[in-house]
Amino acid sequence: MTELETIRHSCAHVLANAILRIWPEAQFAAGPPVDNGFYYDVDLGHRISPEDFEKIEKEMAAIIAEAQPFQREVITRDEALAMGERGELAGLSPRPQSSKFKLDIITRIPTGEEITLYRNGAFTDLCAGPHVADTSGIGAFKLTHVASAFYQGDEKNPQLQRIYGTAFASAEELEKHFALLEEARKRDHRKVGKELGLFHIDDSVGQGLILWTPKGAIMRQEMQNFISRELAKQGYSQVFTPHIGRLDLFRTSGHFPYYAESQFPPLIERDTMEKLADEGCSCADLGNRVSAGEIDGYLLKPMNCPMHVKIFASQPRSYRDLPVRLAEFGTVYRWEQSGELNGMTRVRGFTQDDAHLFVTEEQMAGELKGCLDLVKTVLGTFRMTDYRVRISLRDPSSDKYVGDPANWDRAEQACRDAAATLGVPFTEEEGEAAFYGPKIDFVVKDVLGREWQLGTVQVDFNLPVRFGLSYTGADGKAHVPVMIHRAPFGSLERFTGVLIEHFAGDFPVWLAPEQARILPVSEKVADYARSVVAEMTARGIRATADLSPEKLGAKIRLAQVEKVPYMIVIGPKEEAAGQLSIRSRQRGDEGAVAKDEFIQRIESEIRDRTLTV
RNA sequence: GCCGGUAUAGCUCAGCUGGUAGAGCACCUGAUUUGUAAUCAGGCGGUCGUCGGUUCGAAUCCGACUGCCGGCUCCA
Repeated sequence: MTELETIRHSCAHVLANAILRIWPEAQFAAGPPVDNGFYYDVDLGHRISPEDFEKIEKEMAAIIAEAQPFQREVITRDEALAMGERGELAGLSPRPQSSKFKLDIITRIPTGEEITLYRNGAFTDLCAGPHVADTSGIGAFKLTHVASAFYQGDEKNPQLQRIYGTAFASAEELEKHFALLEEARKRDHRKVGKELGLFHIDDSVGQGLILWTPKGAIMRQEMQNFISRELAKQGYSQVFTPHIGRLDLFRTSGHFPYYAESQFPPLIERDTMEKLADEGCSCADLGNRVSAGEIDGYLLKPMNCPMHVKIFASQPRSYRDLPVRLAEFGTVYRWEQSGELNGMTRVRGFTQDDAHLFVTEEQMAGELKGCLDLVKTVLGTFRMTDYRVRISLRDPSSDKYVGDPANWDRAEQACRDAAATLGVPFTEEEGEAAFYGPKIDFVVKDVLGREWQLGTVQVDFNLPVRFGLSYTGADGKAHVPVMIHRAPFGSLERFTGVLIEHFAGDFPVWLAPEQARILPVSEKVADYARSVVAEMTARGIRATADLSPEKLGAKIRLAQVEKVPYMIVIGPKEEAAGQLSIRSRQRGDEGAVAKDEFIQRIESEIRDRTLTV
């Protein structure tokens, strides 16, 4: 535990202590430190609400002021159980009710492991520690919110109230933390996306379904163009496939019905439905017969892979054709739980910048590296440099994985080797691989400190076998190709959401929906303004003119708020000299330059995808 | 899906203990012709999320539903 985590965990004890002073019957489960603070799970008849925080914090402050020393005590399992029965664990004294969660926790401690208590003042808790020397070691704290959580994280267990708080060594650090949270709130993609008119979610269209408005659509198109160009450089072929496919296709791939609960329900043909209705087939019956494969229908595709597999299989392949790299901006639909939906980052319909590579085993290592390079290039272009790489490997002791163990070893080693060439830290996590192969994920940190899994590269031994794919080798025999799935953005929706927060809506010129706005100081130069817009538009620059009767100050303010990267002030002086007065949104007034000089400059910034500082 | 919170004009929000709605911005109109972050005046705009209940009377109290927010669970 780090020093900060020790402070926070100690603060969790103080929280429990304070709650007991107010509600002596409270039962506590676990109170660990977490990323931005700590929590303690409590079972209590009274519903704790933020209005109670002041009262609780007052008790906590009193406990901290008392500088109660934390005392560690090793006890036997029997002693621990006896104390739990008397309700003394996470209590201030013996109580009529036993410490039920603590008793359960004791049963989970492996035999032979030391059982320890920590006491401060009247409060005793079953705890492995460590803690600060005394409660005054908690410099500054604040309760933040209350939520509910299942005991042990299991849906079948009772729900507890989870009280969240945070603590720091000093008040200054606490303030800094809240200032950062405030900044994060300002950048929230749901707020900024609405303000800038980038996307819209409409209840009558459906939860988790994104409507890309004209401005957002420009950004998406720019991102697609960017990726398309990178794909062309790396020898990919782009394809288009439909949004639905026959159930049998997804039965073969294994997606249906294995993942049925996270898919939109199947579409059954009208004739079939009518026939079944005549037979008096019930809904439950229908569901069963669809699952059993007796009835065919169509499925909104939850993945693009089977479609790409069919393109690969549509003609005979020789080893000379490999690798075959098929790319598509493919829209997929998944039934995410309603409580999981969140703006653009967690949705029910999304477009992956997907591709599938069909390669020989010898090509796998090189192709994996190529995929990682692509992801790295993409993230670098957006200066998203705060990321880590996670390699998910199989659990060698489990038999749930498909494919030859020797192939797995090779694939896992290829993942490691490829990741090592990136020059960023990577972790290996055993047992996290998909059943069909190992994968490499890029986990990017956003301004809130939340981690987002964006880019992903996965090796797949399974689908080629399920679909009976083959190519003719140099030996004239049929061989099974290896598939690589990869998506540098993950999904355009999620990536856009993260980008909005990353740039706080202040996008680089190449991505900005409106790149330049001409601000005439009066109507006298309206014609000049129109001609500048026409010239820039003709050269592929997204420019508009603000011809409203507002004063210049108001026009500038509006353009600043709407995050237009360049404001171009023109008046009689500029018109006479054929100049433009440039105001950068980020750098302010830059003075007058020749019209063509500015146009060339903005053109090169767009072409080079320059990131404004 | 579960727990809690929440829903008032296009947006941000006010409306105390029940007496049929208000501000700023946006929008429209007019005046102003403006030089680097808000010109002035007037106007339009809401069956207070939906349905039901309590009441002489509901934005306000109660219930259900829906959306959203914070978590939990989940993310092939």
